[in-house]
Amino acid sequence: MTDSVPTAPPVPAATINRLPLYQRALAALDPRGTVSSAELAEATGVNPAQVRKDLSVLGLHGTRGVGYVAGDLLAQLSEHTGADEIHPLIVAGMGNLGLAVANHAGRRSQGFTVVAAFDVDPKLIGRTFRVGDGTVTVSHPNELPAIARRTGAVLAVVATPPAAAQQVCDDLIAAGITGILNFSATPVRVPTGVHIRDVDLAQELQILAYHERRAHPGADREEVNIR
Amino acid sequence: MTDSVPTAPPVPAATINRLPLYQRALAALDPRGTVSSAELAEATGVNPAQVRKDLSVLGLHGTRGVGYVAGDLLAQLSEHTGADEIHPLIVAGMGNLGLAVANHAGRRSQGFTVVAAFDVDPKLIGRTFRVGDGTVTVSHPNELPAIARRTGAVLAVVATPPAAAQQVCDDLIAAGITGILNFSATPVRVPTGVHIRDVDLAQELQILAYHERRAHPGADREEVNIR
DNA sequence: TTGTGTGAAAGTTTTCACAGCT
DNA sequence: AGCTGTGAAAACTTTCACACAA
Repeated sequence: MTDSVPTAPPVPAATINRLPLYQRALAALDPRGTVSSAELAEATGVNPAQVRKDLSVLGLHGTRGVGYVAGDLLAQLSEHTGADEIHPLIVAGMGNLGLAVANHAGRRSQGFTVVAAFDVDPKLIGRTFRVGDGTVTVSHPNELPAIARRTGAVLAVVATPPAAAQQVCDDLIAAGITGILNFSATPVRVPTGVHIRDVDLAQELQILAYHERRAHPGADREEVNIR
Repeated sequence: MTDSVPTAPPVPAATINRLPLYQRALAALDPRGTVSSAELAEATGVNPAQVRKDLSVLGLHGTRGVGYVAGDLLAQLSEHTGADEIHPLIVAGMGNLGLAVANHAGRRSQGFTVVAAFDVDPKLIGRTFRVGDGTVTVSHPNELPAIARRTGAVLAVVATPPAAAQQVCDDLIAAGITGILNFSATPVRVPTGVHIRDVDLAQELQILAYHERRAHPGADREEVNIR
């Protein structure tokens, strides 16, 4: 299924996930100056050797004894990740969360612009929101195919209630979307070739809560009775 | 630094991160019925062997040839993760995103309740919002120490602008917070003993965008000139 | 027969440590 | 002297495969 192109990507998934971190750190630096892997590590919370390995895997090299040229490195990274372009983004579900995400991530400075928003709520359809550095008007989902085609968007944010998420994702995929950021608190099945990332706010908190319970076992009145 | 208690936790981090997944899947089932690891796997997108190993590591066992009793398993899992209690939650930064997160995750059914919200914006201070299944009134940050002490909260959500994030986290930690869910688009340094999880919406999108670029190299008008 | 429990293999990711440019 | 580039080791995670209990 993954053999459509001759060279399979040898870039480790873990590396890919860190690239945006490096980009942000680099963006805060003087493009003309140099950065060492140690400095990048400090700014991102990553191990210095990891930084060097990540960049090295992408074919991005620094100068021994000196470091990397911040501006050059950022440009090369951006080209790799696609951060050198503005990606059109569709938002499905314009409740509180959908709006916040649209507003937060849908800025050109981040590399994204919200080109369409959908919701089934009649009170929302037709309303125009300021999101990021532009505006969107909420459309009915039955306009999705036409709008998706017209805008050429391949990325979408799903912020619907859990019950609707699978259907919404299916519709998005049918309309040509191939990358979905899923905020509905439910895992969704997608066909091969479509990328999905689940972000579940409650889950993140639950993970934190777990650690707190470990760290402060007696904090609650329940007696800890590990035998 | 981690040797405060005799037995260091032998539960792999990867396992911990999956526990909320299992909990959600189990909650949707008849508590009296049985589930097989295969069914749990199907519902969560995890490999069946992984499911068994995860549960086994926690000392949670099923019956061979039958499976696990859904209700029992959920109860035991919940006790482990702390999902059997309602955790008080503080929200710092009540913009769009802070409000959405508060509203989304701050429900008792999820195991959390928002006990306080802070913002520096004078227009927000004093306002009362419906969040989750309750309400909060936004306070000025200088009330943080008192409120934190009174509520006993140890978990906080940070949804401030990046520039304020480090200071806000420092203040939260000084007030006794030991677990932070950080939505500000910047990494924050915390002392040992404090857990932090970074959720960066733009970063998630950028990771998706990376994959799209790999999958559909010619989609943009820019000529791909990999030498 | 069905589905758990788990050693052992395979794969992935992180970290170390040091040779080699500048 | 300083910092990259990278093999090799260590740590962690996933997956396999099969004995074994119900």
